[in-house]
Parts: sequence; C-alpha cells; structure tokens
Amino acid sequence: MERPELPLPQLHAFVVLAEELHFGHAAARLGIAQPPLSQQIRRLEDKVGHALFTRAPGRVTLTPAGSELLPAARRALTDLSDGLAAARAVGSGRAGRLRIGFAASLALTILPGLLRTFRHQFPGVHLDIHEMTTAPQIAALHDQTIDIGLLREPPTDETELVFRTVLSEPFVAVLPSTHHLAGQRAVQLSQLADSPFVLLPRMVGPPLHDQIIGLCTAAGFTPQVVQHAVEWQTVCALVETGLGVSLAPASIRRIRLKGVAFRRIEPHTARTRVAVAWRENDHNPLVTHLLATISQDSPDRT
Amino acid sequence: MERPELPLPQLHAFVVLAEELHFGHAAARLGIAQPPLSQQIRRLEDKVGHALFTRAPGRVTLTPAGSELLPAARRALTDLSDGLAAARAVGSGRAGRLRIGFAASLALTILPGLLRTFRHQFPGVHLDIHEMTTAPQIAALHDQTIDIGLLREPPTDETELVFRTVLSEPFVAVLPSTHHLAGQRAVQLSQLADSPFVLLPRMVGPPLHDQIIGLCTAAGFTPQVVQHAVEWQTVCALVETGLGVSLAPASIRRIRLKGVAFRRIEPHTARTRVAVAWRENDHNPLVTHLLATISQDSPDRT
DNA sequence: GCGCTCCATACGCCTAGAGATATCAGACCG
DNA sequence: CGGTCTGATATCTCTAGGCGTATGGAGCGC
Repeated sequence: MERPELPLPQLHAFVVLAEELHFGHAAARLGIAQPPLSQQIRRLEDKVGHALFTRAPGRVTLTPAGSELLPAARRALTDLSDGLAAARAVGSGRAGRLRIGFAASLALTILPGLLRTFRHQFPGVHLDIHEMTTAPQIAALHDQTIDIGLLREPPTDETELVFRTVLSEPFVAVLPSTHHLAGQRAVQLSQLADSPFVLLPRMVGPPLHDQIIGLCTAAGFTPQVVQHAVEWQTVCALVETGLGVSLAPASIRRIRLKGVAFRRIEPHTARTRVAVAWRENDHNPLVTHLLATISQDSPDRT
Repeated sequence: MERPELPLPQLHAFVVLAEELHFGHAAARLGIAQPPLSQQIRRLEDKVGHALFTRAPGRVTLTPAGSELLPAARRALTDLSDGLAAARAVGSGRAGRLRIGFAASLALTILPGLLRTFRHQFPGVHLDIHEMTTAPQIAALHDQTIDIGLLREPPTDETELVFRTVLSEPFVAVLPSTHHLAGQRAVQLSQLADSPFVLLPRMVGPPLHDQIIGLCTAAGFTPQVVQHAVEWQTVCALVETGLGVSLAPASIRRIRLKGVAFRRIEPHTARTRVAVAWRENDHNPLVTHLLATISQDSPDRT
C-alpha cells in the first residue's frame, strides 16, 4: 500500500463534473466558484498525467482515461462515506456486535426481557448469546470472547472485571413430590440432613457451590452429594426420579416438572445473587448501553 | 455525494497502523517520525468522533469503530491506486478499447498483418473490429461508433475527418474464365464495352463506384450494369456464373474462384486508394498508436 | 529503583491547495 | 458584428495539515 497520490477533494470535484459535464453547474453543486473547479480538475489531470475531460466550450466530455478513473473514484468516495457512517454508528453504539455469556438458569428469568428491551432500543446491534456456566464466562471475559457475562455469585478476587448485582433471590429446596417434606409449605434446612443431594459440580461455579455447602454447614450438616449435574434442568430431572434433593436459586421454579416440588427454606435469609460482569477497561459503548438497559429493565428486583 | 471528510493521508496512516499495531513500526513504514503519526491518527479520530485504537503502551488495538472503518479505508485506497494505474494505462495507450471499421475486401490484404502487429505492440488493448462499407464507416466515425475507418476512395468533402492513404492499387478486370478475353494477359478497357457488368451499388461507396464508371467513360463507353452485389466476394461469384464481368481493385485477386480470371487492364494508370480515416479532434492515444502501426507496417506499398 | 520502550504533547516551520476576484479567449447566435 | 455563454488564466489570501525536534509520562523488565 503506497502513499495516496490523489487528494479526495479533487476526486470529488472530478466525480461531480463527470456527472454534470458542465463546469458552471458542477461548481454550483460543489458550492464553489467556477475558476477553483477548473484548477481542481487541472491539478488532478496533472497528477494523473493525462487529460480526463475534453473541453470544447459547451461540450465537456470524459476522455477514455477519465472514464477509467471515474468508477474507481466513485467507489472510493462512497466507500469512505459509508465506512465513516458505519464507524460512527458503531462508535456511538447504534450498531455493532455484543457477545453475551449467560447462565442457563437465567434463560428462564431476566434474560428474555433484557434481550427484548435492548433489541428494541438498538435494533442495529447484533447480539451473540452464548449459554455458559460461571467459570467459563470469567475466562471468556478475560480473553475477550464475550463482552458481557450474566452469572451467579460473582467471585470477589477478580481484578480487571467489574460485577454488578442484577438480582438477588432466596434458595428453595428441590424435592421429589413423594418426599416426606413435600407436604410442608416451608422446610427447615436441617431437615434435609439425611437426604442425598444432587448438585452442580463445584467446577462450573465455585462461589455458588460453596454457598450452598455453607448453608448446609450452617444448618449443622454436610450434604451427601450422590450425583452431580451440569445444568439445573438436569438436577431437577434427577430429583424427580427420586435420586435425591437439592438446594437451588428460587428462579428455577420456572422449571415445571410434575414430580418435583419447590419449597421455601428456613432460615430464609440466604440469597444468591445474579450479577452482570464486564471488563473494567472495556469502553465499548454497547457494554454501557447494555448496563443501562439492565438498570432500567430490572431495577434490582428481588 | 457529499464533501469528503476524511483526508487520504490520514486514512493511509490509519490502515498502516492497523496492520502494524505499533506506532513506531507504522511510522517507519510510512517514512515519517512517530509524533506526526500520532497526530494523524488523532486528527482522524477527531473527525470520526470516536476512538479508533485503544492504546495501552505496547498493546495497540482496534476499537469496534476502527474495525468498522478499516475495510472501507482499505478498499478506498486500493480502488484509487488501481483506478489511477488503469487511467494512466488508458491515457498512455497501453490499455483500452479501439473500435475499427474496415471494408470487407481489406480482410484479405492489409488488415490481418495490421491487427497482428498492433496486438503484439499493445496486448492490453481490446480491438473491436466491424466489417462495414465506406459510407457507414463515415457515418460511424461521425457519431463516434468507431474510432478508425479503413476504406476505399475516401470522400474529399469531409471536414472533421482526416484520411491518409494506406495502399494504392491498380484495377483488374474480373472475367468468367469462359470469356473470350480471358485468354489475354491484359485487357483493353474498351474491349469490355459490350459485356454486361456486375458492380457494387453506388450507395456503399460512391467514390469508388464513380471512379469505375469514370474509367469506362474515359475508355469511351458506359457499362451496362445488369446486377449489383454488396460484397466483392459476391461480385466474383456472380461473374463466375457468367452473368457478366467486373472491374475491381487488384487485391481481390486473393479471392480464388475456379471459374474466374483476373486480368490486368490497359491503360494501367488508374489506381484505387485504400485510406485510414479518423476524427481530426480525436486525441485518443490508441488512434495515434494505430496510425503509427500502419505507417511502419505497410509503408505505402503499392 | 533505574532505565528502556512506547506513545502523547508541545511548539515551530513550511508547503500544498482550496478559495475568491478579475480578466481573457473562443464559440455560437441573432 | 457585438452579446452571451463557457471555460481557462492570473494573482492573491489564508489555513489546514504534514513533518520535524524536544520533551513528558506511563508501564515493564531487570
């Protein structure tokens, strides 16, 4: 790519003159006087090294060389004008691409409304939605694979990343409907001490896992985990088979399964937080826009 | 098409920096110092209205807006550079299109060599070859349908057009081989007075037609034209059938037909000229080149 | 902590070129 | 033959911007 030889203003003048084929009219369209236009064309011809127009008074015509240059000049000008507009649209956040990672359970709660609101406000923005658990989201944020993470129980030791709580919800006990506690409206946590547990593996979201274990510990027992499952959907399915019980964020009530009962637990204080995460140094306006959308869309509801 | 806002040098700097992602190296590739490059990018960003790069020392990256602008800028630059090269090629006559009209009879004589030589010298030039008689060539030259005409007996009353003789050749008598004059090596023109004639219609080339009639008149008779044919090829075929005789430029000897004899005529002085014609005000370099090729290729041979 | 790398800032210089006004020259027309 | 239209020339002004040198300041590695 060598140094550009043809100034754009001259090319612009060239294109307009090629359309008007009349120095006076072209100059008027350019908003300048006629002599400067003659100069522009002349300079351009000097640089090209050949005449671009034949001028017989009243009879301005493109030369073969001019005809050859015209489409290239036109393309270059429209490319630049379009590219500039596109860059501005992206820069101002009216267009572009935003990559979002989200925990599967959120697909049942805040995610649909959020996406709908955002798409409505920024129809030009393409959203890449990736379902992924907490730990991969953190990693993906770090290596710029996603721009926004929606996850549970954000880790506290992350530099470079910022977290903001979107939603705080209590835990519920997940019981097979045949379970002897399913008849109660609420369950004392300690009553689950003897039931086998189905949980997510610690790996997919250590903080949430630790919090659940901590709840049980605080209630005076260590849960007997007989089975791991990567998704809450699967956990519920396993509970339905009678394999065991579980503790889960309240929003998974949306998973409706015939043989599964969700029951409030006592004590009721423990809550799990859903947070939005992004890179602290990410100045992508779309990130800002999405954060704003979250604020207005789900104003810290419980 | 509105006024271009982004100066090309800045776009060039932008593209190079986007490739190098390093101010120092990019500046070196541009052949300038580093501070000016910083300024260029800064000015460009000011005009766009958004940052195009994120600069952490040692870690220069394109922003989304920058990524959006980059392909447009690259296209514009290559378009201009290619377009300029193409325009220069056309302007200097190394490329382009040349439209040539020629009389059918010339396809047997000067045309093949001429085209071969020209194509060899200017392989980038596309030649449009149209077979047409004299009068249509004149018209086509006037309304810019062809750029070069190769025709017989140029009219003398044409302004705006220039003619240069390429070839001058004598006339020959075209006789059926059964004709009683076919036994002679040469034919006195007056001996044809009683034979019916086959000729081209006057319309397709008035000067040549008038010259043939004039020859007969000078020999003391008015030819009895019993049949017209638009092509010499056809004239010869008709002569072969014994329909009549004809007078034709010597180069049609190349049309070899069993039943046709070509004989030198006396007096031997009358010659027909083949000329190249072009528009006087046509500055297309290809026209000049073709004229030069004709000069060197057929140096006024008889 | 020191130096190195890398980019930004701050002047200052200078040219290209974009613009205007005034004027000239050729073609065409009544 | 003069008026009009069209484009070219001449001359001047002004400024945007391209480039340089000198310097500042933030990370990063040893």
